[in-house]
Amino acid sequence: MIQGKLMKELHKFDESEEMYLKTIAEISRHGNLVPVTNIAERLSISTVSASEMVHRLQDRGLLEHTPYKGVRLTDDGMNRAEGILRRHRLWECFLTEHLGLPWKQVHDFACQLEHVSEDTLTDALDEHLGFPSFCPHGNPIPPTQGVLEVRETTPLSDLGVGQEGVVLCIREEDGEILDYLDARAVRPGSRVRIEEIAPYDGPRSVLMDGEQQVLGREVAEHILIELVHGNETE
Amino acid sequence: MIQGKLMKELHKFDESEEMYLKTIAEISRHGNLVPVTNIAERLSISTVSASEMVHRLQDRGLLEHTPYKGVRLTDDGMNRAEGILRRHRLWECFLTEHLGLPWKQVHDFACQLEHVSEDTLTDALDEHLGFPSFCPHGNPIPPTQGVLEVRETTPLSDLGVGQEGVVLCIREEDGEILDYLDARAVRPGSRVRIEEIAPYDGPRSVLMDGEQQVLGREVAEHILIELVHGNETE
DNA sequence: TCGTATAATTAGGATACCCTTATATTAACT
DNA sequence: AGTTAATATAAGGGTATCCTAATTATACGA
Ligand SMILES: [Mn+2]
Ligand SMILES: [Mn+2]
Ligand SMILES: [Mn+2]
Ligand SMILES: [Mn+2]
Repeated sequence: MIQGKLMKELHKFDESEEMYLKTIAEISRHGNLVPVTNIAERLSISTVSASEMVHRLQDRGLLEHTPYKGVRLTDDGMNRAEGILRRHRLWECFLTEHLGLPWKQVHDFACQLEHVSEDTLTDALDEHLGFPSFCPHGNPIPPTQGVLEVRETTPLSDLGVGQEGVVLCIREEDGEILDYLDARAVRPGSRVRIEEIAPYDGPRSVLMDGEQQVLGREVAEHILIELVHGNETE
Repeated sequence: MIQGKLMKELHKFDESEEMYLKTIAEISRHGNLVPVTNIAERLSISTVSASEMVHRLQDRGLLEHTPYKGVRLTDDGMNRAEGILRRHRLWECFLTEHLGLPWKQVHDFACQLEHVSEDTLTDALDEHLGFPSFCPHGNPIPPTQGVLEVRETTPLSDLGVGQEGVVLCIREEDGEILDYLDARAVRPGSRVRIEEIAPYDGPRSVLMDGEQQVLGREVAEHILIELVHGNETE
């Protein structure tokens, strides 16, 4: 029983746990159930392992699993998850603004740092950064207390031809997609207009900050937009 | 065999390994053999476990173990260790100068951050800090390439009554001792003078930056001094 | 209602660390 | 040379996380 304590202190072992919680929070949209399969997929882990872990997390009171339906974070779980997202996004701000690193690295590094940032450190960092509200990818930084700002957004994939908007954020960040989008000028603040949608709900041709870009539907789902003026041409 | 790769990526598991290497490097004085017992002690780990790990590290070519004598890092091992010390001390600079955290926290946080800092990140941090040469505790920051600056130092415990000097650094840092010394104005740059040494090589009464302090011999061994003028009263 | 695709579980392993309690070895001092 | 204290090994366990392959259970659309 003593081993547990020492192990815990030496290699603070909740990294796995934290990644599960964060992932679930990121995937879940307004309180929907998250299928265990999705979790496994995003963590590149077998569904068996994910399932095991889900049980453990349930035992620890961090989530509730409805078999064949999915998983929902408890209040405890959600708090933990928001803490992690907070650290992740604060680090991203630091890495971007102060160290000048590129998006993909910023995200990947933050994904490691998020697991080794106690509150004192996180708060000091927050202050040092001037209490930012959003990460470089436009996602809101959960405050120590209080509720996350909610903004009205539409996935780019839902826009019709002719519709215009401004990129607010990229959701469900991961190294891959960030890199890809960064190279295509898709950033918070970019002005976008749908020029054409290929048949079968296919790739979108868009004008992104004046430049012509083509984005697949899947990718477009991760780009959240604030509509500009409701000029629905189609 | 696939598991290994995934595990490695998910929870970069060399924290233990890194702590061993760093610890060995810190303890060892100019290439001396480091007893396995000392390693175990500093890591708060059983000697059996330390011994096991030493074997593993030997197999990985990071050190050489001479039974009943001790351990010495190979060139590879030393490089790894210096990399870790570099990250540790750079983070310490950041946490001190930019976040204004106190010594103990600075050290403890750095001990976690040191394990999640790839080269790109470390180098960017280094640049951001203006390429500092020493950590807040006065220890040299290993450069990416080249050799560590070596300075002529004497442990405070070796000074006689009447001798004076300036604190250069505190070696074998750990949270405990740093906290203790910080509270007693023992910092790099502090002017010190031995006023009295209790019988049996006991506690020293010293004038530290003008203030009277008492420091046990054990603690004094960790305070490295640059002698000022060789006025050996005793 | 029935079948099938999806989700969950069972079974059997692997790895990296860590522990305690013996039991050898050896260095070193008398 | 002999004894002893320090070191090293052996033996038997434990935990958390992950894997594959095979086997159930269930939801849901036809
Ligand atoms: Mn992470
Ligand atoms: Mn982000
Ligand atoms: Mn450490
Ligand atoms: Mn230091």
